[in-house]
Amino acid sequence: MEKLCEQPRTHSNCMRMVQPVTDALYVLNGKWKLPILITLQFGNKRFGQIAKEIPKITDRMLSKELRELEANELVKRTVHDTVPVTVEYSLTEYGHSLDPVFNALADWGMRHRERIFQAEKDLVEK
Amino acid sequence: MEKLCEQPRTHSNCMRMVQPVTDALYVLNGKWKLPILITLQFGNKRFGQIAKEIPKITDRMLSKELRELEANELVKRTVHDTVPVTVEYSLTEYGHSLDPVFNALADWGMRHRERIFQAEKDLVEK
DNA sequence: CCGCATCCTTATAGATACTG
DNA sequence: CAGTATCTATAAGGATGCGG
Repeated sequence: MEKLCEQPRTHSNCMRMVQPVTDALYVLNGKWKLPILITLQFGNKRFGQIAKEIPKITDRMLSKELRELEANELVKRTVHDTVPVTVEYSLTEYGHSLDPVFNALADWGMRHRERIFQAEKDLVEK
Repeated sequence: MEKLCEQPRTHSNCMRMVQPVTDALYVLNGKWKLPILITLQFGNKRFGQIAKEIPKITDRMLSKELRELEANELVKRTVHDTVPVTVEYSLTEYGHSLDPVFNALADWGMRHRERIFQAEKDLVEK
């Protein structure tokens, strides 16, 4: 498939690249979608486990965004008939197709960790 | 530098990968940040040009998010002393360091364009 | 017209308590 | 354990105005 990012940087190509990103954000939209998907990239998890691994997420938001991810077929929800009931979440194959995106993002976040929060430090110093 | 995405998928490595993404989202947080940055990836633009290339963005949101991106040093704002005044926006070198992330995201959006909106179609059909 | 700023409404996120 | 219900707080969006 054609790679727009390797095409000449014309105005027309710009418009054609913005749309795919807008489309992607349609399913990734939501404050906690990416952290949730990344924890699941590392293996199947139960509701409580995901909550523990994402700092500051609330049960309500985790529940809500998991249901949206499930509706978009990125995440699979499996109920185990135990007492008490346990629910396991996993990435679908489609969900795993996002791996390169998350790896690029995590790599960037790690490389620029300090600079990311520089603006806030600058504000505090003033 | 170490690449977490190539490390064993232990619980501990998961926690260490979620944090960089959370950090990255700290500066990318906001509905229009990515579309704005991508239009600027394709060259310097004026306010009105950016607005034209991002479907449905309002002037108010564009103005607000551009100022946040500028505060975070991802975008540079240059005022040209013309009549009427023109303002040019460009990516900083730091801003361009996000290129691999956007390319990965745009590539994914293009490959999965149809499936992204499948869930919505399913709902309408019911 | 361009690049915003202000006011107001709507949508989304968070806090807390509670249940099968 | 895995969520829901209710309420409050914050963020996004629309309409309009304004100086240059």
